[in-house]
Amino acid sequence: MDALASLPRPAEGRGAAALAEVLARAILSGHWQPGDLFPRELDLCQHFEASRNRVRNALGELSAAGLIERTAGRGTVVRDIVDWHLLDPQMSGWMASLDAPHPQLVEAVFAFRLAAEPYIGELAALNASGDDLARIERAFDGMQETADAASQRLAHAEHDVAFHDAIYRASHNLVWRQMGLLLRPSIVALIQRSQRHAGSSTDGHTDDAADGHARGLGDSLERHRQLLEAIRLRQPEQARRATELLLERTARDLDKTLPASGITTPAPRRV
Amino acid sequence: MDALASLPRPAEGRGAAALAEVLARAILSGHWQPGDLFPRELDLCQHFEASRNRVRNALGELSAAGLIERTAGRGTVVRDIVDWHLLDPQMSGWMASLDAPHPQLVEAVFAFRLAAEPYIGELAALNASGDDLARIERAFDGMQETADAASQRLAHAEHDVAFHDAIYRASHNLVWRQMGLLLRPSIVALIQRSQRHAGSSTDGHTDDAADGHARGLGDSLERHRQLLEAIRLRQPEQARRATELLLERTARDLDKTLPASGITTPAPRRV
DNA sequence: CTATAGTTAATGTCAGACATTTTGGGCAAG
DNA sequence: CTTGCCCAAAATGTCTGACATTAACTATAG
Repeated sequence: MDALASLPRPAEGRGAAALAEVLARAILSGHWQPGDLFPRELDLCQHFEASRNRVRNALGELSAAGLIERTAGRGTVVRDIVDWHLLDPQMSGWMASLDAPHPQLVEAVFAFRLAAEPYIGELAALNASGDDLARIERAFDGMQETADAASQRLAHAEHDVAFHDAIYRASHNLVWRQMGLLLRPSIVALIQRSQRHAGSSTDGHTDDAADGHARGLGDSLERHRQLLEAIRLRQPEQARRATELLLERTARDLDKTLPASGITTPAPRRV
Repeated sequence: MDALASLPRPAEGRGAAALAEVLARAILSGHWQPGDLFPRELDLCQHFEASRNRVRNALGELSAAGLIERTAGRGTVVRDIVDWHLLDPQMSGWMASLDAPHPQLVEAVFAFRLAAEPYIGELAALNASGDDLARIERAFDGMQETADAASQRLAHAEHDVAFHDAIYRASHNLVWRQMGLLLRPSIVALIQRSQRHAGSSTDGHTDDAADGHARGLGDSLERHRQLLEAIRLRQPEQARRATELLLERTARDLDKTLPASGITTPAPRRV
């Protein structure tokens, strides 16, 4: 079968980046199996009406992200999901714009957050500077302003991502900081799930999913506030606890069951 | 000043990858300050006797790694260290081949290992498959065989990296697994430090650095063995403890002071 | 002094040819 | 029938030269 035929042209932009995004989304959607041969350069040129140079640049981006492997003479093959560079920021961007990210991926990312974020919250409480705090507060204010209208859910998700990313940054560790982008796909998945729930019941009565969502959102906001407050007051213990409660709330929204206990971090040090 | 003049040509290989490595190492060595203008494409073509196409491909790799930022009309600027994609596998390769990696980087990576690896050890003890165990054992055997001769230190380091990477893989979590490559620069830095120590005293007496290194290496090997054993026997608690002891040993070799306590992980769950 | 059009210099793209690597088939010697 | 070699096909990698696009600077009219 010609797997190429069903691929859309880049919606906007005539650059290599736009082309790369289309191809990346196709791979991330499972359009090819790992090990499958990817279309040849010339076929891509023909289908997308692009020069070989642009196609090659796009393929170069995919290769840098670990999505494909190219070898002269043999061709281009799609790599297995375990070889993808999940922590490449570009991957986060591609995944966030996806309708249905790999469940395996959402699972892995959330497991990571569950283990790491309480500790990162502690680090943030110990190390957050004034700039960090300002960034976190700005994101929180944005979440508050976009909490009411259902039409602003995407904007709300962006502020949510910014909130957590700011906390990663506040850890003041180069490695942990890099992982802040990881949660964008996770949070976007959450939003889309709640949107689907809300869309499935439109009667607007008291106990429907939409109201449940609204109530859950208020609760979530309150838990964010407590985490922010703990970081401001330099209380690592409470920041850890607040993060755990926040993740518990998120887990419920994702219909996940929590493990018996999370990670505890007695005494990280200030850097 | 012409910062280009002092850059060497690629030692081997005439491809874009070789060129990218030379440029990446220069940036990682602090050859430019963040915000500095990077040489123009045509200058690079002239200096390296390369076509513009190859130069552009090399610059594309650097851009994908977050080392530089390119904008049409303005030029290419070197990005700040906090924007580098430390978790890009290609970065690990470049950093590992470096004489003196950024101290700030080694610091951050080790702080991360200190916090995360005990937990990862637990995960590995819970989830390691037969293949995982075989991989870990193979790496351990390699470490044993190369433990005696000083000439095999590089090989020993490779097996050391493989050992820890295998444990990351055994966590069976897509995210944690990705971070296995992070420790390559860290371990290489350790090796080079011990090599420097050994080189500074050549009398060969009882208490000199070389003997200290040999004794330390035997001790390190034993701690690796205990971690391997804990993983094999599916004992998460002991795996965590063994990892902590191993990191303590590593910290001593890096002349670092340990924080009062590491991270503890009561009950991660099996995936 | 300001707004605007032109100039310059850098990166981005296009087009075609050639180089290199891998794979497979044909064919002859054993 | 198997083995070894050579050659051709197919794919990616590279070279070259031209043009397109973008961003900063400059001069100039108002």
